[in-house]
Amino acid sequence: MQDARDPRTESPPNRSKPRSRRLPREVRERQILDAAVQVFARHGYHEAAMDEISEVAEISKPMIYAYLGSKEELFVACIRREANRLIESISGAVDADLPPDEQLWRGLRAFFEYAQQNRASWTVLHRQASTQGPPFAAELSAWRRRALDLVTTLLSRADGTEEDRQVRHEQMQPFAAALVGAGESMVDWWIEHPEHTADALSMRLMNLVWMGFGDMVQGRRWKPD
Amino acid sequence: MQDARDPRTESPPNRSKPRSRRLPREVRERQILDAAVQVFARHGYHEAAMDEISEVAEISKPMIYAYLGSKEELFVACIRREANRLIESISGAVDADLPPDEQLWRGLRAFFEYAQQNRASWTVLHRQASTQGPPFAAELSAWRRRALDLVTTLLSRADGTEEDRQVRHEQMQPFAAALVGAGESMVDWWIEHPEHTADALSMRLMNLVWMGFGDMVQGRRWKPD
DNA sequence: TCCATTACCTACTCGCGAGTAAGACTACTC
DNA sequence: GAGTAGTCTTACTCGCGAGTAGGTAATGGA
Repeated sequence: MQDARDPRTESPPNRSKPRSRRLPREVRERQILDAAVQVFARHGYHEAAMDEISEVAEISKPMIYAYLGSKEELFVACIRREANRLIESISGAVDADLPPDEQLWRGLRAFFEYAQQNRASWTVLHRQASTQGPPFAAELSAWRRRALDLVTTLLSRADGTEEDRQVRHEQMQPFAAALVGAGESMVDWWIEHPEHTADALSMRLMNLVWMGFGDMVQGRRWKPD
Repeated sequence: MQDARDPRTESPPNRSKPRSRRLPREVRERQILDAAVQVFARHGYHEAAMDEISEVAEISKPMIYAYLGSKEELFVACIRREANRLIESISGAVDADLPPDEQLWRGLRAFFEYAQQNRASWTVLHRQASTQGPPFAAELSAWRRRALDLVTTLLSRADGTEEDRQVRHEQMQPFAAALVGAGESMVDWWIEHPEHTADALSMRLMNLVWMGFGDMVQGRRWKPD
């Protein structure tokens, strides 16, 4: 079944693809990861087709397998890279010498700004990653733990005394979880109300949480009945 | 290719399946939906195989298609049913004549209790449903809007005057989103720390949110610098 | 200039799972 | 007990998408 693809007989046809050719591996890997994050964010893990990723990355499918391995490994690589970027953004914005409320304020602002400027990245971390099964659970709980730890540490710096910091660190966990979740939901809400700024959002969350938090630290409690 | 399933020659073999047979449609539909919620919660929409659902429901696959339609329609039916159950649980626990803090307290407790007692249902609503594309977006945003509205209304009852309720209702939205998200995240945290009770969780969230909320209503604000 | 290496591609295979065809069994009604 | 309406099953088809076989072309060193 001799086909017509013999270079001598039909070589010069589609000069239509000036696809940048022969780039070093590093660059290609970045392109692939960028594309994968976009596509995973749009469709979720299972709906995302490797063919689409290869199109967006402007490279052919086997290259993806050669460089990043299976679809699963590719997804894990995405999560890992984006989680690092986000956590670095936040912890880079927080200066441990500042007063605690200022720290929290800056952390929140960095978070909202990241979510705004890296929508796809945030979607993958928030919506897509947490949905999938065991293969990604490890990666996910690792990143979630890091995020929670960042916030918990931040919160437990909020009040003076030093010695029982470890205990307080424990007690802070549910509050940290609540704060993180509140931020995540506000981002969802933000997407439908983009007229607000990152500053305004952070301010609102500070007002809601920090004030109540301050009350608690001072021993004021709400009780039923 | 005469096979061996001629009733006259090989009829009485596997009496091993006392699968309840010939039940009314209503009952079957409930079984199917129950099974589907379980399986969707475990694997997510795309990983869930209709074959597995049919096994769990103890019925054959074509029946699912006959009664509930395509996989997509089945998923929508699950979301709709479970969303109704949850919202009814919450609004059933809230009595509009109670003081606002008591209302919020009861609503939160009802929410945490529902999440605890209907883990699969909650997982489908929280994790799986929000992940998928356009087909479910309508259903999802409808249920999310209802939930947000419930909370927003509850919050905007918190402060006295009547006339500007509509305006306040608007302004409350991001706070309601934050509160809902905080609750969702606390449930996630709860799953890994099941030694706590629904009461304790609700109390913590009340303390965090209600106190700060009270401060805000009274005009106290947090400001940077 | 020839060889080795690495980047890169087209065109496949192959399994899995959504959806269906075709009919069997049961329980009513008259 | 014959007809009919609704329940229920086995055993398929068929497309989609993950992963691959096998080859081409550019680069760099001898």
